[in-house]
Amino acid sequence: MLEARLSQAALLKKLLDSIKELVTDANFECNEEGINLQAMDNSHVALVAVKLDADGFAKYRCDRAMPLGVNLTSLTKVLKCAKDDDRVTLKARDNADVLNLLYEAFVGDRVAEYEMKLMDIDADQLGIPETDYDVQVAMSSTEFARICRDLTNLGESVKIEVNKEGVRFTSEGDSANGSVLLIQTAESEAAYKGVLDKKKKKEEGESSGVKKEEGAEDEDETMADGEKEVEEEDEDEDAPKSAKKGKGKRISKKPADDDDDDDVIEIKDEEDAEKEKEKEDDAEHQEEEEDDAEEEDTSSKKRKKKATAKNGGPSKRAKKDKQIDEAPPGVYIEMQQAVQLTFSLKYLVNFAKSSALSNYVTLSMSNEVPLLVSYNFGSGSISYYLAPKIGDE
Amino acid sequence: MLEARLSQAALLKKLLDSIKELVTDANFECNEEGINLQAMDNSHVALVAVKLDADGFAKYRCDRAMPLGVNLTSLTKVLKCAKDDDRVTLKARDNADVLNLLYEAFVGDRVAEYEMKLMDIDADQLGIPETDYDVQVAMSSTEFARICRDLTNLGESVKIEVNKEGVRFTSEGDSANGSVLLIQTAESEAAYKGVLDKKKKKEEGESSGVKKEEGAEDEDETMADGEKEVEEEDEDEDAPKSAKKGKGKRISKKPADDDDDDDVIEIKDEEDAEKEKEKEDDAEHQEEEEDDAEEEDTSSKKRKKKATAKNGGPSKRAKKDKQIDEAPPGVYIEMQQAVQLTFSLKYLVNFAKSSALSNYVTLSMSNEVPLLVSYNFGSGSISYYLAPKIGDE
DNA sequence: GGTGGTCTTG
DNA sequence: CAAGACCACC
Repeated sequence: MLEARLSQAALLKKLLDSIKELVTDANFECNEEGINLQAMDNSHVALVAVKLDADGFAKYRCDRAMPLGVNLTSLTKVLKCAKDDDRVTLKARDNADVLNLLYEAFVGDRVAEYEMKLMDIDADQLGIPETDYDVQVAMSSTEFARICRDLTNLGESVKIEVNKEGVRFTSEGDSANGSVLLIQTAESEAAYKGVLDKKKKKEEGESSGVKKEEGAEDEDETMADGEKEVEEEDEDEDAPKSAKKGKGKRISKKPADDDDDDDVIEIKDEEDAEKEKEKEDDAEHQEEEEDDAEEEDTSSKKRKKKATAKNGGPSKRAKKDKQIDEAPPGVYIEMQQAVQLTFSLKYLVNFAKSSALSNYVTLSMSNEVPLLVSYNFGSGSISYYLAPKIGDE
Repeated sequence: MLEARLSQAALLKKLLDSIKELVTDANFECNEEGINLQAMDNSHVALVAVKLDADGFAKYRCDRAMPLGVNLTSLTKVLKCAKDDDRVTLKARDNADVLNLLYEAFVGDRVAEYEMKLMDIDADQLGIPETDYDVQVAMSSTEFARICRDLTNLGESVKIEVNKEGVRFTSEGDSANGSVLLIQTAESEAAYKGVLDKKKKKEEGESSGVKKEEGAEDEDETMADGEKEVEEEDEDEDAPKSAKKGKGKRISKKPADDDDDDDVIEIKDEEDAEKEKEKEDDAEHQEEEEDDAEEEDTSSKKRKKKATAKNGGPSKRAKKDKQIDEAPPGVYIEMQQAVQLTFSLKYLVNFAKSSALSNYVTLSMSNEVPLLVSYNFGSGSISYYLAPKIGDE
């Protein structure tokens, strides 16, 4: 039998809000380590994987592995009946055809019980490849959501390009094209570094069958190669072109209107692009210094605010050690090799609903391989996989 | 003529928001005691009764009783033109076919005048049974709304069971069943006790001074037997039993099924209807005069007096008069006998819109008898009646 | 919680 | 065809 208690219904509610439009039926695979859900989306294009660690529950007991076939629409309805801060207990007998949900109000004079029918669902437990991705990007989840939403207004798909400087999201539509560039800065690096490390460790821990705590706890070490470089840049004098300049830089362009060669979209050769970028950045620097003098740091000017990066004082530095409570702008990138892939925005927008679950998101990519979009909340994670578009589809 | 001024348009706005979906046309029956509205809902299943006490108005004058036939959709539109804190004055001449509304801004630099067409509406002043219910439940109005909304996601109807421990709301649906239990606690009891007491007293006061019962149609027989018993439990010595009794009629669930001539809806002959109305009015006057004679005060004051009369203890007194500002969880129950009834959730959800008007709601039930859902705001009340479902319908 | 968009209904 | 009700986004 299963008995699992969450101290806050909000988590489950958010989870279901995240996936209910993508998947209508799925098995909750319960075992002693926790609850997992894995399903293709309704159109069999994307894959969703949810993981809830046993130790993320206030109480967890699952005597033996059991799949609970759940209609997510129904479950969503039932969860709507819980208040965010209700304590929720899930109960199912072995081989049960119902799932019982018990909601206890934070103040104890209200108890609600629900009983939801279960169903048999063909367990298409697709194995998910433990890929080593060429790039991993950590960034603000709301920023990612915003970008996807913005670009979805223009076109159907987005091209994601990752190189050492940052990540560029580009969409081309009939009436307009758009491109958003997120730059890796000392600030964003500091903020997100631990995230990728932790995530990596966690994954390792899991894949090796170990309990995840161990991996999760030692965040301090694991340094990928790229990481060290960046780290040095952090306070270096030698003015490394890239990471330093744009603290929280977010550049939007309309490539279509830009015929200059600094339009990276048009550039096929990565190296050239790199160089061009440098030039560009230098120029910006000068401009920015001027700007700083006159401009305050309002949101509308955020894009231009790069220059403030230079003044990145100790206060910003402090962010490094801090938990990611509010996710800073910018990105953190770990990469072996530059990557450029194109995805359907429709799905990404859908994935991005999970930003309610975490302040940051990680995008993992290798060329020709499905994108992994992953949100980690303390006690579990939700991952989405989406195959890239090939050619002009 | 009528001239009635409310210091806050918000009240009227909320009132109309509450009922406009249920009823599209209704008579505002104005007389010197205030304004009453009573109507079956559009599908003739539920009954709505609104009462605005004369002394709830900043200024109130109504020379003689007059019904104002109002299209609630129009009135809602007109009221949308008022700001919440505008002072609103309603004006109508005798036999007028328009209602004038004057909005004066809280700060005196804005005056708006509206004139709305009135219409003739067959006055189906159905008598409402002055039932003494087997149970009365007081609870947070938002909690009630929440429960109804929640359960409506699961099924069409809700079973309400009341016993001494608390109230249970249960709904069964195709994919899930749900049940919410609210417990009576010391806290909730303390908070709501005064509410029910006050309400009870108020109802008595009303029934002794109001009209609409004279037509007392042959439905007196529907008075529940339990009524008298209950009455005695009332600690009040001077309880005007005579007034209480026989005034009530029961709601006819489907007027179409009622062949009695008292159902004005069915009357085709306008003149006859007219005459009946007159007779009614006369009767009303007489009754009222009598009442006034014995209880030399305005009806609303009567109520207050009585309410205060009942409770000796000053501590109780304090509680009683205390407004319930934020309604605590839990319920307060007064009961003679356990009750279990089933209702259509659709209507309850609709009723629950009135939670904007009061922080608490009272549910009054007897087996086999229409539920009364009642919201009391300081200067009046809104009551809904809904017949229970019988059997498996 | 408010608003806009979509779908259903009269 | 229009209005209201419902659902998703902000």
